[in-house]
Amino acid sequence: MNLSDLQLFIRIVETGSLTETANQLNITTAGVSSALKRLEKNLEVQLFIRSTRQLRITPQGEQFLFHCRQALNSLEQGRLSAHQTQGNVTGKLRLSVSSDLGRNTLLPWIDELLEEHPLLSIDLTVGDSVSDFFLEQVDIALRYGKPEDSSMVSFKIATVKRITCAAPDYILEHGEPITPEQLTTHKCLLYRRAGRFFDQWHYSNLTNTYKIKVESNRVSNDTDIVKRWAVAGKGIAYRSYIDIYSELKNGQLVQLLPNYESPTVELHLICPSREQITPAVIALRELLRSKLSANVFAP
Amino acid sequence: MNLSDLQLFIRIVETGSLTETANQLNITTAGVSSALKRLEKNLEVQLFIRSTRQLRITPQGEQFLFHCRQALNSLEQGRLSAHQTQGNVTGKLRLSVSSDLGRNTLLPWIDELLEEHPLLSIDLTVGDSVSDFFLEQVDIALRYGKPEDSSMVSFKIATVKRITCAAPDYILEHGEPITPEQLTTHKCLLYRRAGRFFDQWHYSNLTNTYKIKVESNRVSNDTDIVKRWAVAGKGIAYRSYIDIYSELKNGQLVQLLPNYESPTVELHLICPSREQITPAVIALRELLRSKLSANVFAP
DNA sequence: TTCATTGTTAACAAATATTTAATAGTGTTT
DNA sequence: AAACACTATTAAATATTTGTTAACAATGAA
Repeated sequence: MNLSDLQLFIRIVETGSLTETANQLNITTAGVSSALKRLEKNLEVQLFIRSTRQLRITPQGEQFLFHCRQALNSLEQGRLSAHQTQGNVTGKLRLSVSSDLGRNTLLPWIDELLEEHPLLSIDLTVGDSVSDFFLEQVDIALRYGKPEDSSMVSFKIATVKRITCAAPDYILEHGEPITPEQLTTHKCLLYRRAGRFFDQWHYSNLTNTYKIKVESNRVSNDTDIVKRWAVAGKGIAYRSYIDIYSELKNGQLVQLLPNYESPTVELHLICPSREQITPAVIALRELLRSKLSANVFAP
Repeated sequence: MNLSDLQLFIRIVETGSLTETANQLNITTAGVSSALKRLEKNLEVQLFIRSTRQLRITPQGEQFLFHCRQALNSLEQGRLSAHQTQGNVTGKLRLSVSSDLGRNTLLPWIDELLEEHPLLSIDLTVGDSVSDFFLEQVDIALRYGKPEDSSMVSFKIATVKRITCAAPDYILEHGEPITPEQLTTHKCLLYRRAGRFFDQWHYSNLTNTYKIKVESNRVSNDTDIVKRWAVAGKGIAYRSYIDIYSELKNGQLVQLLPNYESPTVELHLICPSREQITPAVIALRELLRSKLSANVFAP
């Protein structure tokens, strides 16, 4: 099947005449006739009832017309959006990220992005509340987990592990838990979002899976605060690897239960709609992907 | 641009390799390569970043991919629905029509339809309430006016005039109104739908337009009953031409105010969704159109 | 009936796509 | 580090598709 035949078909419907269509497209009537025949043969459907003096569309043709127009529309949209994507990275990018990711990991990367694209400006909303995304005027959000709302477009950036960790001082004072069950006797640092406490910590090794409900005397809805508590030796935290990467590296935090795996989470870049995927969004996505696929954050 | 190139593009994305794509489609790698180049040149967009050993899609390509898939989908849908439309007219057609149209004009036409298509059966819901359409299990409805709900698919069947009419006996007894204003002193027969009284009758001639609020001692929500009252000489009715065509012809009713035009109404065949446009629906639509374009009902 | 116009058909010319075969590049392996 | 194996590209040759020309058939209007 041929695209130009489809455009021709639509023209024929619009003009209601093969000759007129031929004139408009600067081809011969014979060409139009054979192209139409070709299309009909391919579809195995008669699109028009023709006499030598008039042309009228069949119900089948009418039916096809609708989808045909739709298809050509999509294609035009595709052409435009592909073009737009390769356009210049300019304007203001309003980005929402969780507090920890935003304040620490992301900041240097954003510097890089702005250096590379001098015409781009950033408006960064830092916060863990999901509602930010709807309430604040934001173009994209970087969040753990897929969006529940299927109307949104999301790009998977990376798959990251969760790490159980604490400050060396804390371990010296309270001892190191060797099995997940021992966590219940420790002070754990909890994150809360939308009123929900994340106090179920999951583990598995070759033989078993564990779902531990931990106890806590410190809870916050700010991931950065949870990390600061951990660094200050206030208890044990259960965070994604990206968030505590540098602290693990410089020794402020150490990993606990290294023989147990915790479920991974996916980091997603979420866009309210396909129209808002601007060149700037793509640039950010590519930057994040390159940074996070550099294997630094996937131990 | 070429459709097969689009399918090829999608294949390349899926396989992630030109060679593998070539194998699957039984063409040479060189062919795939040049086809891809052709597409990229046409779009003026680079779809893949290629090295001699690997292939990865560009953000632009990714962007285009979405719309490309969508377009090919539409086209496949078009092919299917065109095919389906030319299929056999079978099954049960559940049709809802206004009471008058259903009881009189439509009945012989439906006989014709069933005769022509022996495998078709009809389930006819007669009633003037719009809610029938939603409450009853109905495939299509024949109604005056366009549907407000834009999610529905509607086919315009005909444009019909409204006629003011009465029985000859009534005119003998009460006199014939010569101007629209004189209607206010007559007994008018009203139609009511969804609690709304249709007591505003509209007229125009070369110089003026008139909007007359008529008085009535007989109101019904059934259009057929309104017509029966008119035939029985109980008052003046304001109906669409189709509804009273036969009574005008055989003299049971006569047209009043022939020098004044009343606004036309469009008769629509309404379908809840595009999926329900079956061959039977198309057959009915074509029948109605042929019957109503026979100029019998557009004086 | 005649006439002008419209769509069709067949042979042909032009444009386009595909293959063949040779070439160059890159990630992997030894 | 060098050879290898596989991948994509390119150019010329070939095959296919598409459009043109020209003669023809059909139909609605005068």
